[in-house]
Amino acid sequence: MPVTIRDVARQAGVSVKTVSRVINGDGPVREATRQRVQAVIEALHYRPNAVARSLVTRRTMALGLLIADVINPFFPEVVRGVEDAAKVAGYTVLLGNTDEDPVQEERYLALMQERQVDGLVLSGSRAEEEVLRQAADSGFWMALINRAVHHPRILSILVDNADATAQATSYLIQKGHRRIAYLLGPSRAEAARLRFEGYRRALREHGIPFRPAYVVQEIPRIEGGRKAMRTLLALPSPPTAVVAYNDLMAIGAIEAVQEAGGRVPDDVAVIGFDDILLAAYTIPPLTTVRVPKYEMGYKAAAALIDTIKIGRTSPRVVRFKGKIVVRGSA
Amino acid sequence: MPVTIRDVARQAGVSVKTVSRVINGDGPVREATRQRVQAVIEALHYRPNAVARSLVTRRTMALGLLIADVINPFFPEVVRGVEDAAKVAGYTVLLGNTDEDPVQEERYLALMQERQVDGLVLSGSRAEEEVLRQAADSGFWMALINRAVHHPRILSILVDNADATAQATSYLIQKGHRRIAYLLGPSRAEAARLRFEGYRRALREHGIPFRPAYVVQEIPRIEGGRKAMRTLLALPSPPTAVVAYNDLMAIGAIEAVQEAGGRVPDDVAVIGFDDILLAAYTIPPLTTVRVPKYEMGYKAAAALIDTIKIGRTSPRVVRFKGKIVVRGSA
DNA sequence: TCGAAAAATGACAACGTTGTCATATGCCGG
DNA sequence: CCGGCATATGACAACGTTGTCATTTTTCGA
Repeated sequence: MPVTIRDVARQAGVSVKTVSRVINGDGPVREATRQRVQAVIEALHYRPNAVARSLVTRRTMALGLLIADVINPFFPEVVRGVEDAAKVAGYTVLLGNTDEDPVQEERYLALMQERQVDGLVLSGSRAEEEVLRQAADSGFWMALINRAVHHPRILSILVDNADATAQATSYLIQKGHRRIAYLLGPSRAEAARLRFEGYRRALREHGIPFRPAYVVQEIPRIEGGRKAMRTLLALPSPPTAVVAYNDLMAIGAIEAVQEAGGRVPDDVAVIGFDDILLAAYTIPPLTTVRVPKYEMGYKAAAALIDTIKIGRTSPRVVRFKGKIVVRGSA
Repeated sequence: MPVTIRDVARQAGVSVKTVSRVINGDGPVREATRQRVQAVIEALHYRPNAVARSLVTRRTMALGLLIADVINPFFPEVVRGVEDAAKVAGYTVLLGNTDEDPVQEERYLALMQERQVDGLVLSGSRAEEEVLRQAADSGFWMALINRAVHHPRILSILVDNADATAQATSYLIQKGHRRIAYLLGPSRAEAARLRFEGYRRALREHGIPFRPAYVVQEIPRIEGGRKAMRTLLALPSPPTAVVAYNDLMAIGAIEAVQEAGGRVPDDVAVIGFDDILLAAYTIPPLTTVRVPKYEMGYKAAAALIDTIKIGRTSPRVVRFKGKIVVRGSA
């Protein structure tokens, strides 16, 4: 029922191959022929079938994009960056939410392979390194956002998690804080590990002893931050400042302080990470580390597409810088 | 280079058709054969090529999802709802951002048709009705969120925009407000028209004269709301309350009032629409109309998939109810 | 005006899978 | 141990496009 290239060919009195040439603008075609074919294409409202095309060219012009959860305010900007870069290069994006669940991530990875996407962007990846490596070995091109895996077919887009967190921590120390706690993120996340390292490094560099009781791990959401902060406030000598894995936890922490009758930043200073939209609107507005989310998404997709084109990763790691945004919470 | 069904067949000593039967679990296969084939599939890490499959079955098991902009906090929940419903039914989602631009929307519409998606969900659609109708005529199944188009292949998922806005307006009137302004959204959006109607209806029902000067149209973002509110504040007799097309404009309005040295809700009460995440965290927290965004996305995709399956829309319109969430701004 | 080279066009196979239909195999009752 | 029937399997075409290579047509110089 739908119009095929064959219909166009018949109607225009040429071979299908000639129609193909007109559509793709390759191979020589006499101008008169081209116009005749073009006219038929428009008359019949013919649209080439991308599925058939992909089967023979072995390219789908599609990118997979796996993120933890679109509703998490960190990801929409990443998604948009990926989408924009993809669009510029003529690629389409297949989206999947993995909920930071390695099982779901693996399932999607397999799905994307079946669907023959030309490359895959992962943000918030929690799969075993071995799984990613295996997919890459089987010929899959990947770009990881905020995760590093060394492999000839894997590209990493990173922020300086450790440095930025160290700076944030140092900022608090310079403000006179000595009892500084850390709200730890998901241990599976490489970014969580690195940020925590930055926190410890800053303490060490300023000669402040590390106190394990000042580190609380929770889910990286508002509720998690609230819960973690309650734990900290119950300590015999509670912290006067808190560095959080991300903004959501930081916001939860602020809420917990205020619930307990304390004031931010007077009683407890709070500093977040990511600079999500919400961060500018809390009470007080959140001091945080701005991460170039859109840019990272854009770069991930753009670099991935280049990589696919030339057939090798180059460069293999792209680093972005986080930047402290001082607002009211610290 | 990649493993095909042929490789599996050869290795297992059966025909490709038998392998196909094993994979899809259709047609009779002797248990012994099934196990042998299954073993080879696993040994070779064979993954069926979805592109080839789609070509012959004429179904891609993919849904297109066109939204205005993922970064706009209204859409992530919709996206997640669509994704979840799609996943349950074995569908994959192709995402596109249209930026409320009819040209981009049409371009994506064509792209999605080329890619042979089985159906399309549109949220924030701004294309000419004729364009949508034409796509539907050519056999395309669609679900529109917050837009109604009467066509046998088009499904509409709506909120009671007019009623909910009328309620919100009435709420302000009951609070004693008489000078109530309206921040109008994009005139291309059907939702904008309906909400505005609700505002006017409420005024009418309470015998409050409609004043054109109290209606300001701007882009539906924070900046737009700020700008619109500034205009209103410059009026000789500025409003004491404002109903906004959406939360972003409402937040902008709050900012403008505060910038001008006024207080919300004492000097100007503000009420929004959508209940985005941000709404709960502004100062003061925003009173607004909660729209079941996730549910609407889920329902859109689920109903669309049902529709595709049975080959006809049933029902053709699904209505959701908005609900006033009273917080601090009104 | 002719021949050779260049340009334009077309026939056919291939991409990897499933649908259709024919054939082979296994099973069961007598 | 055989016929008949159900079950299991396979051969081949088809999906709609592009790649390869052969063939036809045009162009142009001598």
